Amino acid sequence: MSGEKGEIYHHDHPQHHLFRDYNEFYDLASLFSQRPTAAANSFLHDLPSIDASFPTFAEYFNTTSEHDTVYRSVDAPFASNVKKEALHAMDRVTSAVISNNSSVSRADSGTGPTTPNSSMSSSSSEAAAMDDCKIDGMVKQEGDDEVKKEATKVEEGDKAKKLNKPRSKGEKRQRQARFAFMTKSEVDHLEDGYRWRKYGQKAVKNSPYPRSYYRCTTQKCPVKKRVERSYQDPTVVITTYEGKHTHQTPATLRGSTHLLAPPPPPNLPLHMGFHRDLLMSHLVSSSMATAPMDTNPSNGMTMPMSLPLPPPAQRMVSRSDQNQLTDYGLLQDIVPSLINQP
DNA sequence: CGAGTTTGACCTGCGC
DNA sequence: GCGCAGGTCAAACTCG
Repeated sequence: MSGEKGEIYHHDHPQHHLFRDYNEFYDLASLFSQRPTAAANSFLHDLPSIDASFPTFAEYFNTTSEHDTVYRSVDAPFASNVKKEALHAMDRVTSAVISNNSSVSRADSGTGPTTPNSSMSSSSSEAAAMDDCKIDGMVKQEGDDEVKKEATKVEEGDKAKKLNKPRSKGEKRQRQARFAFMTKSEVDHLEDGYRWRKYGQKAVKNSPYPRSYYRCTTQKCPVKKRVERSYQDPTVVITTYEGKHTHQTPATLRGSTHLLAPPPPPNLPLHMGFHRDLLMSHLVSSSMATAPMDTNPSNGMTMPMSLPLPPPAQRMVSRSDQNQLTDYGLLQDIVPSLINQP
């Protein structure tokens, strides 16, 4: 991984015009240790048009409303069932991708969910579907029994894990925000800048591929992630993050020094570490929205499954605003490698 | 030897 | 009540 930086941050790249934030695109790719070289270039070539209406990362984060949304999505204690349901709609998205022809089966079974989300057969439709359950007040799932079920399940799972440590009566563990996304990769466990320890693996029903469970190795960091491969498309890895990092990217990255994040600015919450995972996926999606999903089976492209884009009107931000944002330090934390450029 | 992985056992809730 | 599935634990194991 180290030593790729020169390739990744080639400012004079002839394709620079394709992306307003071409280098950012590369950064995102590199966050997952997916060398964005030939494969990525080919992908870039395939993109028909990425015009100015696409938000740059800075633009995205400078969009106040969306920014707030992102924050709240993680900060807010998800006490209400509505929010839990919303969060677990993400799980459902994951399930939808995992289960073959999910859109068909769900739609056909008349007992399926009745929300717009019930039909998800591709990443793009999922992204669209997620527009109906924004990460923050995401919702509108009150009538979705399946989503409720999912929420309950996860709650139970948390209880279950306290095998020999019974929780005091009434104690209810707060559900953490979850974020699932798909990544085209031959590698199951993608490097994302954090160190993970595998603590379990389970066979997944109706899938030949097992699901792996990882925990962040940093002490007291509650973040977990599940990694599984879509059996419909084995080249797709589905990663689900849960929780928020309570620390910065560890300095002991395995050969991914360029991913190291600088110390957070005083006004930036530590948990933005989580947002980086979450947002980089989202942001990549904004650039990939028009790209075919299987452009390159081995290029490690990430296809987020949630986090809707703000309306175009909200995305428009001036360049000066971007600069302000950069100074603000937010972007650095989310895409730390950006500011590590020479 | 420490850190990480593997894997069988275990717990819990749900559906039948 | 039973079986199933998801999630987690923890001992044994591997690796650098």
